[in-house]
Amino acid sequence: MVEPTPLDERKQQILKAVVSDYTVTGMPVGSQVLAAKYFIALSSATIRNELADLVGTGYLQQPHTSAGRIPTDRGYRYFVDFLMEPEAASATIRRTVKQEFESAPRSVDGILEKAAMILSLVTENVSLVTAPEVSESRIKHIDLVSLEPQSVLIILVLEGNLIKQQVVHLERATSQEDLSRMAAMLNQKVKGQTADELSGRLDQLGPDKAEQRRIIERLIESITTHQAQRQTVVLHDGVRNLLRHPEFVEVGRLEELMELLEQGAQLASILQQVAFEKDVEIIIGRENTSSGLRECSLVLTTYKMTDRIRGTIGVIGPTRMHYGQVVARVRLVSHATSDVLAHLGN
Amino acid sequence: MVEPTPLDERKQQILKAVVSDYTVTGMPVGSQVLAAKYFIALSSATIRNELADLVGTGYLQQPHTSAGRIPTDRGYRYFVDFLMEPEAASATIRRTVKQEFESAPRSVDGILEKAAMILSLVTENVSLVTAPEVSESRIKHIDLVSLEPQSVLIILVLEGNLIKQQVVHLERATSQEDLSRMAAMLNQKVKGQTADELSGRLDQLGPDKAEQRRIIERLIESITTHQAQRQTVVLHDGVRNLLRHPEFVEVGRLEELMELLEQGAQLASILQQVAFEKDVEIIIGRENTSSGLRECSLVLTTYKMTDRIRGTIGVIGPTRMHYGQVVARVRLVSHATSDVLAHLGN
DNA sequence: AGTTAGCACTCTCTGGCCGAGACTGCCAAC
DNA sequence: GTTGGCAGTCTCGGCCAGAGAGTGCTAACT
Repeated sequence: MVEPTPLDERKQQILKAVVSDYTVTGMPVGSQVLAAKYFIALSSATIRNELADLVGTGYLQQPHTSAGRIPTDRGYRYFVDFLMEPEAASATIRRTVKQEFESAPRSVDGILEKAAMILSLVTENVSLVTAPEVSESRIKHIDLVSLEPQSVLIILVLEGNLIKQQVVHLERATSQEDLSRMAAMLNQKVKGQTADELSGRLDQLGPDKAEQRRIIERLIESITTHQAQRQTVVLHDGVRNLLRHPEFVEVGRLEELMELLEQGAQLASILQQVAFEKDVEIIIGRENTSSGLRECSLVLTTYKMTDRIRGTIGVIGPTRMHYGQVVARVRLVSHATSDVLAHLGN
Repeated sequence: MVEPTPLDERKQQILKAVVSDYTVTGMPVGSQVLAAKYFIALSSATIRNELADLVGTGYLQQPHTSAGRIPTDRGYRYFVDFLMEPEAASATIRRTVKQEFESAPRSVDGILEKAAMILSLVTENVSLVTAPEVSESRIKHIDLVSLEPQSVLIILVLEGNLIKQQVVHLERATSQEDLSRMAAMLNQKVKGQTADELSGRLDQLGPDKAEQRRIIERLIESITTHQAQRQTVVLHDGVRNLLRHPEFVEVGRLEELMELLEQGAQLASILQQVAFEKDVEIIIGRENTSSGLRECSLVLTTYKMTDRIRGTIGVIGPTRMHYGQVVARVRLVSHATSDVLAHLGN
C-alpha cells in the first residue's frame, strides 16, 4: 500500500467536490465547473493547479488530455475514509423498507430473500446476502424419517426456523419406530447446541444399547461433517438495476460480473474474507481481488440474529456510486433485517 | 392468425436454408450465398425471385433495401413446424449431462437447481425450471414442532424429500407432547395423500377428543390454504450466457428480460399457460405475450416425478437460435432430470 | 412459363477530414 | 500564492466519398 500523501484542507475540499459532482453527473469535472459551483472565491486557474497536484499524487485521473478529472480508486478511498458526510435514510425510504418487510414470510430463508429484494430496490444496485452458517446455528429440533430400510432423512430445525435436510445411509435396517425413539432422545440431549458443538459431546449421550449408540454416532457424524463442508450460500437480487447504470452499457464487464454472481462460490469466499473493522466495510474498485469487480465497489455490513452476527449483507455497484447514501441504506436494511429475524423467536 | 400460405417445395428449401445459415452466421443471407452454398443448380437471380415472394408472404424480411434476408417470426414458426430435422444430442453433451447430475444433491430442490445449471450450460442460454406444485405432491411425513405455547411449526416432507414449512398459530397453548402425539396420528392417516386431497377428508380422522380434533382441523386447513396460495417458483440460470449473444449487446432489451427473470411471478404465469400439445413446445418472438420476450424464443418441455408431470423445464434464448440442437438438449436434460428424480424414491 | 445474365440502383459501412467545444498547462503579471 | 490570457490537445459530431453487398428490373433465352 502506498503511503497516503497528506492533503491540505483545500485539496480535500476539491477532491470532495470532484467526487460529489462526478457521482451525480457521471461526467469528468472541469476546473471551471468547480470554480463556478463549489469555489466561487477562487479562479479556475488556481483550481487547475490543485487538480494537477491531485492527479500527481494519484487521487484523481484524466480520461484524456483535454478532459476534466475523475476520482481514482485512491480518491474514492480517501473520500469514504475522511471526507464523506454521514447521511441518514429518508423517511420515504424507511417507510418503504418497513412496508416491504411486513409481507416477508416467517422463516430465515424467506426473510433474507426479502432483504435482498429490498436492498436492491432502495440502493438501485445488486444486493448480496449470505445465509447464516448452519454449523454455528443452534439446533432446535431433530427429526428422523425412514426412507428405505437403511436410508434415513435427517431434518434439522435450527434457530429462526431454518430447516436443513440430509439423507444418510445406515449399515443396517432400522425401523421408523426405532428412529422416532432415537429422535426423541436426541431432541432432549442436543437441544440448543450447534452442529459444531455436537461433535465433541458424543459421550454425554446416556448409556444406551450399543447398537443404537452406533447409529446415533453415525447420524451425528453425518450432521457435523455435512454441515462443515457446506459452502456459504450467497443470495443476490437486482441485476436489472445494474443495467441502467451507464458504466455497464458495454456488456463486457457485465459478463464477468454475472459469472461471479451465478457461480456463487468465489463470491462467498470474497465475502468471508471481509474483516469488519468498522460496521460498514467498503471495498473500492481494484481493491477487489477478483477481476470481475475491478470497476465495482462493495458496500458491506453484517446482520444479527439472537444477538450474534450471522451473515453479511450489502451491495455491489459501480465505483461511481453515491457512497453516503448507499451506506445509509445498507445500514438501514441490515438493522431492519436483524429486527425481523429477532422476532422469529429463538 | 393469418392463414399460412402454402409453400411449394423449393420455397420451403430456400426458407430452410435461410434459417439455417442465419442461425449460424448471424448475418442476413443474400441470394448469391444461397446459390453458391445451397442451390448450385440455380442462379442467384432465380433465388432472388423466390426470396421476393417469401418476403411478400411474410416468411422473410429485409433489414434494409440492399441487405440479405432474415427470417420473420412466421418464418421461424414454419421452420420449426415443418422443416426442422430432428437432431440428437452428441455423445459429449450426453456425457456432460450425466456427469454433472452425479454431483447433484439428493433432494428435489437441489436436483432442479442442478438441472437449471446443466441446461444453461449445454444450451448456452438462460434456463428455466418450475418447481413441482406442493399441493399436488404426496405427503410422506408430517412433523409438528412447538415454537411458543400457541405457535407451531409444521414440517411437511413430500415425495422426493421436498420439505416445506410453515408457522401456524393456535387458539390455545399446546404442549410438544400433545403435538408429537397428533403428528404420529396424522402420519398414519395422511401418508400418501396430497394437500389437495387432505381438505376433503377431514372426516376420515378417527373420533378423537374434540379439542385435539379442532387443532388438527386448524393445522390441515392451514396446510391446504397455505399451499394453494403459494405461487410457483421459477428457477433460472445462465444469464451470463445471454450476454455473449450479439443480439444483446445493447442492454435495452436485456433490462426488461432481467426484470422478468428476477420477479418470477409473471414468468410463472407464462409458463403455466403453456399448453403442451407436443412434447416440446416452442414459442417464438412476438408469439410471446410479454414484451420483454418479443425478441426471444422459449423452448419448453416438462419433467416427471413418479410418473406424473410435475413441472416445466426449458430455455429462453434469442429468436435466432439453433432450434434443432436446443430442442434435442432440452429434451435430453428433461429426461435426465426425470430419471434422477425417480431415483430419489417415492 | 420459368430461368438467367446483365445492369443500374440503393443502402450500409468505414475511414478520413473538419470545425466546434471543452479543458488543460504554462507563462507572465499581479 | 493567485490570476488572466492564450496556445495547445483531445474528443465528438457531422459530413463526404468510396467500397462493398445485394437487390429489383428488364430483356433475352430455353
